[in-house]
Amino acid sequence: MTTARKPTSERRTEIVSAAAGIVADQGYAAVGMRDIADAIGIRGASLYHHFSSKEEILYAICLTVTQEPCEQNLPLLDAPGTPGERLTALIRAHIRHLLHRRVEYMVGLHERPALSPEHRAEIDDYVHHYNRRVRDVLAEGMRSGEFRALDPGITALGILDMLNGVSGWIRGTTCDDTDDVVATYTALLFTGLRP
Amino acid sequence: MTTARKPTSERRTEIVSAAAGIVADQGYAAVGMRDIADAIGIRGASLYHHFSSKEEILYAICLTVTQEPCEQNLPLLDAPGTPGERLTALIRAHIRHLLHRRVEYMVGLHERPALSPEHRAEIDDYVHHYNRRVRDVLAEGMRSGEFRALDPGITALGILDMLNGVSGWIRGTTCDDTDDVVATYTALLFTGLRP
DNA sequence: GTCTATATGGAGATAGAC
DNA sequence: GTCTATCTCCATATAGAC
Repeated sequence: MTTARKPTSERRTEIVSAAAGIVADQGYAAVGMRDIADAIGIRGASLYHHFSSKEEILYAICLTVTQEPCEQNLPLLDAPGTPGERLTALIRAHIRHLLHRRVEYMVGLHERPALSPEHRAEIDDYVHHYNRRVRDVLAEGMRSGEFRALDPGITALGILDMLNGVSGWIRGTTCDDTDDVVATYTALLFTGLRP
Repeated sequence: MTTARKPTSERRTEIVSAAAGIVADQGYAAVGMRDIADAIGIRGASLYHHFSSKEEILYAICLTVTQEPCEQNLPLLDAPGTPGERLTALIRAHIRHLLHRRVEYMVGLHERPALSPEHRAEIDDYVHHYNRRVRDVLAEGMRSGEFRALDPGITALGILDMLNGVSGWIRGTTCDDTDDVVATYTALLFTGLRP
């Protein structure tokens, strides 16, 4: 029986998942390469076979919560339907993706200052693009009269902060949890507190 | 002329403010005591005359964004008026306090894992108390029929995430900025997107 | 209240064997 | 692909003079 090994690609995924969990708990700078290595049962030095630095691991985490939503959720805004219908679809997809990658969101939302300037700029671009697309669908609905006239930029930021904040307090990630949050948030956002 | 000195209490405030600004930018663990000291023109060792550890500085920052809102904003929920009126007053006070202590909010919202277990528990208590009071006023309004029936716990968390998220993107802190955000958020929350 | 000097520990990262 | 061993640097915190 030879030494236990894993293929590189599989190990990369494993490292990113483990790192996301620990960093979400303790903060990026407080977590050492040794902590990440311990979590998956290898030595700290072995991590450098898969990532050239600690920051590259953080970058990978941030990509999954910025690039992925852009590619998977934003096409829903181009589908047929009114702005309200398309925004509803986006909200559900956003919450689903967020619950699927909960710890990665916690890290990606709060540890961006620790990225290198180049990576930081790329991640910020994804975030700004996502925000802009939400703002645009809001503005479209306001022009058509489906939505009331509000500041579309502030409204977009408020909605996204509300959605992303879920990563900070949700416990389970069952379908019931997802549905509860989506139902409450869409009712609140579209119809408001007043009956 | 003797050596330049400052009274302890004034220095403490100065240290906390400087630390909040730097930590909001770079993250708690990435900031050294020397960085904080440099920002106010003293040596790193001198900080230990005012705070016994780096964590004590973080604790002071967290208190200003948890204890202060509990003491200053929550009484508005006990004032005369309907739940809707009282919630409106709280939202405005919350945003005002947040813009007044913007960097402290950024730190207090994201760096709580770095606190000692005892301090962490105390800060979390303030947060939970604040959340509960918001949830209670929502539940009261739902019972009286002023608000529609939604999950009050999820609704409270969603509203507070939306409010606190402002610290992450607001630029200026003029009265106009405050009023814009308050007006948009109250319209969105109370009446919703649909006209 | 602030300083200089320093103790002590732990971090990220590398070299080279297996 | 993972290991052991190690380099180098910088962090928090302390001691004691001024």
